[in-house]
Parts: sequence; structure tokens; C-alpha cells
Amino acid sequence: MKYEFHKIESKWQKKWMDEKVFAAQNGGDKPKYFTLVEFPYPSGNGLHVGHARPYTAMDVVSRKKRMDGYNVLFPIGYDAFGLPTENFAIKNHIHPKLVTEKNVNHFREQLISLGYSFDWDREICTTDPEYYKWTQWIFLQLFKKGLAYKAKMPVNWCTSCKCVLANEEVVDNACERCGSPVVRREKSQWMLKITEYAQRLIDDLDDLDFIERVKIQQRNWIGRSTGAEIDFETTAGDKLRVFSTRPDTIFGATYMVISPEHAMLDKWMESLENAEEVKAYKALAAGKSDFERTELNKEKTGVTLKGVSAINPVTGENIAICVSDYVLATYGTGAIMAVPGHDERDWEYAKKFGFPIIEVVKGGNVEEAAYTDTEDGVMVNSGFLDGMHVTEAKKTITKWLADKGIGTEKVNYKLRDWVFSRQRYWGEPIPVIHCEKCGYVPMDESQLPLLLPEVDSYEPTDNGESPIAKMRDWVETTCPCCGGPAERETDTMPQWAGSSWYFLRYMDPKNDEALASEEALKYWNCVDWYNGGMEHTTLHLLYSRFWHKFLYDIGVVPTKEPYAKRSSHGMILGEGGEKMSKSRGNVVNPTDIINQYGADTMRLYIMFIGDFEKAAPWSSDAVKGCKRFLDRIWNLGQQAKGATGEEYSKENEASIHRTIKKVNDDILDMKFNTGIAALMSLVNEFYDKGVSRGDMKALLLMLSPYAPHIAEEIWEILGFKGMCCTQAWPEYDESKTVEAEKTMAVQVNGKLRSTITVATDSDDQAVIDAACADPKIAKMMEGMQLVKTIVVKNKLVNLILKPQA
RNA sequence: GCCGGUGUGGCGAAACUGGCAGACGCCCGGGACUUAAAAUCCCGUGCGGGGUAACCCGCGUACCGGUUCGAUCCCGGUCACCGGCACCA
Repeated sequence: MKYEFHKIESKWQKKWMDEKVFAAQNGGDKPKYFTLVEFPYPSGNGLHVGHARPYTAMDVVSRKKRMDGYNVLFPIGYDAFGLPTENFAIKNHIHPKLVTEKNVNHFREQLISLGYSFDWDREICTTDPEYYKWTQWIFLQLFKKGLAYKAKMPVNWCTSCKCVLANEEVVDNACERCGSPVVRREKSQWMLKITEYAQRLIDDLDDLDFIERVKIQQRNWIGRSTGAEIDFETTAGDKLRVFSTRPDTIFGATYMVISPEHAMLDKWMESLENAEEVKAYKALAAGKSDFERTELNKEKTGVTLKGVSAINPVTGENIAICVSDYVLATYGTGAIMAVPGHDERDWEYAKKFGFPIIEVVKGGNVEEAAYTDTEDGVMVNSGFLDGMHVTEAKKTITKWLADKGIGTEKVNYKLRDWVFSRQRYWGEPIPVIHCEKCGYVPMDESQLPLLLPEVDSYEPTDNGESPIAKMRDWVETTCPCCGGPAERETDTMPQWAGSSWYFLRYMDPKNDEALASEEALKYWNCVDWYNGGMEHTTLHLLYSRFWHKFLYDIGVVPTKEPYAKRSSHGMILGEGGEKMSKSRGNVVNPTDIINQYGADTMRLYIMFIGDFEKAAPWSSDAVKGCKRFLDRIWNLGQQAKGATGEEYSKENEASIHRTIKKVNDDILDMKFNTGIAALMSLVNEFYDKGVSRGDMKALLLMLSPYAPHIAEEIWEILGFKGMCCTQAWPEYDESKTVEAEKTMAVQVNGKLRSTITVATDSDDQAVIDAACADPKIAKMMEGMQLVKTIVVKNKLVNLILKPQA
């Protein structure tokens, strides 16, 4: 009988599907386990090997957990709103709904063909109105709690397409589609107050089982820093507030800088002697793109205000106020006290514009360069702070400022509020109505979902509005508040909206009264293990933690955090080690591999390719090795056919027990590659020593999470009952794995010289005697003196020899 | 610049975090089977050197140094590559 993988694979895929083998139950005696993979964006290109790696890994984990007796929820869906689909629709004059449907069908087929054990009854799609109804519902709750608001924000404007672009569409300051320059424009946008959750998003990381680099990256992204806000008196009579992490260096503050967008500037403008110059600078800064403004090594520019200056509160000296775009309007207070002696940027500016540079922390040479390595420094030229260590000085000055009522401790975050609107068609409509009288009014929840209107053209409009804005009979409505004429919001939500809560919907996907029932939410609690790409660390992962915390606050979900554990996979690179891309022509299509070698080989190879967390280059040769391995197992199965009994053979028993432990541990540690290596070694031993039906049973059970189809087929051929994938994981007996004898290394002065075989757990003296008795060692010991011995049980003995005196 | 990570044979990688470096797989070489080839099975395979030989001797985990009986693993320094952030005061 030949190993006909095509037949076998479609046979079992159909059985699993028909018998709903992997359907999760919302309840029951078994402990629950929720495994999650990032649901795919159903692009026209179909599934990529980049999907196969994390999906196979979590499928292996899910299958293993089922064998361990868990009620496993392993769901899948599609994150289908988004630009590529919309762009395809524009180009081909076809409704994005139809494009999505076609792509989803293709993805589903491919996912099934890989043998993934998804619960297909819980499949979801973010573009389904029954789904986005709840995305809109969550938005309304955010709006009602004041966490969604409208604000004027700079947006990316493509000068050629005459439309607003999402940040992802801007590559190197140019439009991704047409290559024309992108400039900033002010536009009113919906924003979500994620910053309100900044501290909790940092604090709650501590208790989560996330891989460390994810935690670090999130913390850095949120970017907490502590310091003080200090008010400087100005000659205009008002105060200029600054934020500084180094209030201790205030004696060195020789001038101040405010950002070109700072509100004070307009206030002062009339009294400025050089108002024209300042206005010109403001206009210049406004015309620059983000990219130009933040460009590195750019020479600092700025204008000193004439007619307004400030007073340094500790020195009482009059200091200049400058406007410069090296100070950002969006961080802190948009104004700084410049301490050129100890800040590189201030130093550079002061050198160029001739401001005094004062050393206030001992150690460097501030005439040469800013001295910033001041953590352990001592204060100088700082009045009452002189001689203090910087940490003491910080405390002292903060208290001094507080006592005077001109300064307070302050924490700042780099994290910004989330720009939540897109001027696009293919997204969830924002369910808010604008009324001249009542302002922004939430839609009545009972009216949800607010369906996307049918439009004639999906092209963005010339004025940067969503194509929906053209649908006047959709836009024009009545105000739910006063009943007067009003207009609907025409912006749609970003792609991140639907993916911020999708895991909750899996718990109860068909519920039409709530995003999921309370019982389902309680039962599944949170995701036990979520695997996904590092590229989602600071967007999707952070956004969904934010939404979840909000839902927790309003009593919808029972947990503070959505994901108990987060792991991340490395990228699959092209054959030569460079990134896979269409333009390089090195993209591997999983379907091609399945056609040539079968899904089991594909799955096995993608898990065997290397360390799961690291990038790994594809190798079509190495794929063959995995196919060969399955062929060998198939042959073993043929050999065992017709045999009876379920005992392990004496010859293989110890190896089987050892392998059970190894494969078990490696799956839970995500060391799939070494787990497979252990299975390969076991198969090699079976070839050596022969195989019993019982030996095969153990092998098939261990193989089934990785290569489930062939495991089922041989399982059936050998006449075992039920399906392999519904069996319990084989038991492992430590006592059966210990060998009677151990080969130990013998070192002389730390160098390996020989090996000896001794009884396991021999005592040290017996080992030393055996080592000395070894002919090679005995020869080396001639004329030498044994000064020391080190024995590591069952591993090695090291003899320290010295020439005899 | 800052924050992470990585560096091991011809290649992908292992090594219970201080104890026989290179498991497993690919490639390659040899043999068996075959009229032949493919497939399959068996054997070999870090580098250099010595021996007719079973074997023996050096050198080897990016580089330099340190700690240790013993270092891929710990410490100090250097270099290279990858990822993230980047005028965040």
C-alpha cells in the first residue's frame, strides 16, 4: 500500500469537518483552554507560508491540549475591512463585499487543506454586519464615557491623489500608490483616549506571561517619564509652563523654547517686535512634513522672540524665549527650559544662536559638548543645590518649586491618542450623528448595525472626505436628540477596530443580544495563549488591551486583560535568506507544497525549520527530508499491520518513554523543532530494532499534533479504536527511562581524554577507580601525581594531575 | 543615538543555562538492491595533521581578554548583522 497523501488528507479533513470533531463546548466537565492565532486579512494573494508557521504551531498546541483533556477553543475568522480590498474594488469596479467574499472562500479552503483543527462553527468576519454591529456598539460605549472625541489633527494628504492617506500608506514621505509627495493637513478626526489608560497598560504587563521583548517594546512605546512641570514668569505678565525630567538642572536654564504651534505664540504675537519673522517661521514649520521636521542631523532653526522674555525662577535672571520646531507641540507642554550644558539638542541650538552654556553637573567639558552622562553627577553653579548628588538635587528642587507654588511633579507619556477615523469606504461606519443644535449625538443602540450604504464609486473624494459623504440620502437624517435635521458621520473606523475585540466574539459568535453572553464571557474568561507577529506589538496588541480594559471598566468582560500569554514567531524568509516578496519572486505558496508533498509534510517542515521565535530561511531541499520521514513512518505502519497487542517492545520501551516526555515538554515550550528531531530519532531506532503495534501506537499519538492526517490513517489501518486526535496523550514513566549503565567522560586537567562505562549512579570513588583503570588514563598518569578529582554524577570525571615532585 | 535580539560545520540548526560541542535534518561521499536510473536501505561526514590499521595528536562555538578543575553558557572590551524607537526635553 502506498502513502497516498492527497487521498488520506482530504478523507480525514472531511471526517473532522462532518463529525465536528474540534467543536468547543461552552461548558462541561473538562477544563477550558483558549488558543488564539491572529486572524488573517483575506488578501487576494491567498494564504502565505508566513501564516502557516504560527497557525501550525498553535494547531499543534491545540491538538496537544485536547489530548491532555482540555476543552479547547481554537477559532478562526477574517479581518476583512481595509485598503487593499478597497483599492482592488476601485480598480476593478466591483463591490468590496464581493471581493471579500471571494477571498474569504479561498482562505477557508486553504486553511482546511492544512488540516487545522479550528472550530468552524465559530468562524467570524469583521465585515459581517452582525459582527460590526458590536464593533459600533463598543465605539458608542467609548463615546458615551467620553473616551471618543473629535479633534483637529494633522493628516497625510497626497498631493496627486488629492486624498487622505493612512500612515501605513505613506512610505518615505510619499504616497504608496502614486509616489507623489505627501503633506500634512489639518482635519477634524475621531480620537480615542488611549492615553487615559497609559499607566494601566504599563502596570498590568507585570502579571502577564508575555515574552519579554513584547513587554519591553510596549513599555518603550508608551514611553513613561517622570519629571516636573514648572511655570516661568514672562515679561508679558503670563506664565510659560514647561515639562522637564531634569528640574535639578534649572540653574543651567539659559533660555526657553516653545514649539511653533504653541498657543502662547498667538497671544504674544501683537506685542512682538519681530512678529513678521515669527509668523514666517510658523508658516515654514507648518509647511513641513512630519518627515522633514524630524529628519536627523538637520541643523536647528528658530527665531528669538523680541519683546517677550522669561524669568528663571531660581536665578532671577531674564532669559530669552525662542520658537523652534525642535520642540514638539504634542509632548509635554510644548515648551521647554533649555539647559545647553546638559542636553545635546539645546547645546547645538545655543552654540548656533549664542546662548550662554553653564555647567551645573560636574564631570564634562560643556564648552566642547553637552555633558549628558550625569546619572551619578554632583551639582555645581546651582546655588542651594551645590554639592548635592543629582537624585538629591531633583528631590530638593521639586520640593522647593512646589513650596513656591510654581512647580509640581509630573509624569508624561509618549503614547498619543489613537486617530480613529479614516476617510474611506471599506470600514465600519461610525455611528454618530452631527446636529447643528446638539452637536455630536450617538445613534440609538437599537438601530445598530449602521450599515454601509451602497455607493456608486469607492474613490475617495477631492476634498478628503469619505466616498460615503456623497450619499446624501444616507447622510441626511434626523437628530436622535432634538428630532431636527442632522447628518451622519461619514468617516469609517480604521482596520484596527474589528480586531480589537474579535476574540470575545468567538466565545459566542451568533449572539444577537450582546457581543457575547455573560456566561460565555465568564466561562472562557480570557485567551490562554495568543501567538502573533512582533509587528502587532505596539498597534493591535496595545489597542486590544485598551479596549478590553475599557470593557472591563464598564462591566462587560470579567478580566482586566484579554490575553494571559503572548508568544511571537519569527519570519519565514526566502530561500536565500532575504525577505519573501513578490518583487523578489521568492514567495512560497503553501498550496504548492501541499500539492507536491502533502499538508502533513508542509506542517512538519514549517515546525522543523528552526527556532520558532527566530527568522528562518525556507529550503525546498529540507522539505524533502520531512516527506522522507513520513514515508518511513508509513513503511513502519505497513510492517506493523496485522499485528496484535498494545505493549511496547522491550527494545524500544525506554526510548519511547523518553520521547514522550521530550515531545510533550517541547510542544509546551514551543521547541517544535527539537520535538520533531526526537520523533525522528525514535523512528530511526524503530528501523534498527523493529517495531511492535504498541510502539506504533505511541509514535502515532505523538505524531498526530504535527502530522494529523497520516497519524489517523495508520491508526485506522492498525485497527485502533476511535480517532487518533481524540485519544489521551500517552503516559510517560520516568522509571522506565533510566538506563542501567552510563557512559561518562574522563577528563585530565579539563581535557577530554577517554570515556568509561559505569553503572548508573555509581559513587564517586568507584568512578575515579574506573577512570584510573582506563588504559589510556593509566598511561597518562605515569609519573604524575593526582592532586584533585571532580566528579559530576553520571556525566563526567575530571582528574587534575601534576608532575611528581 | 537609544532599547531589544543574534553570531556555532558546506547549509538549517541542537546542547538539561557551567560538564563528552555539532543531536535531528539537508547537502555531499561510499556501499547494497537494479540491466540501468530513480526510489529505498546501510555506512561515513567539524577542520588540520599522523598512522597499513583498530586508532592517535592538534585546533575549533564572531574577535580579544578574564573567572573556573572545566566556558557556546558567567564577567569586561571589540566587531558584524537583524528588529523596534528616534529632536519625547
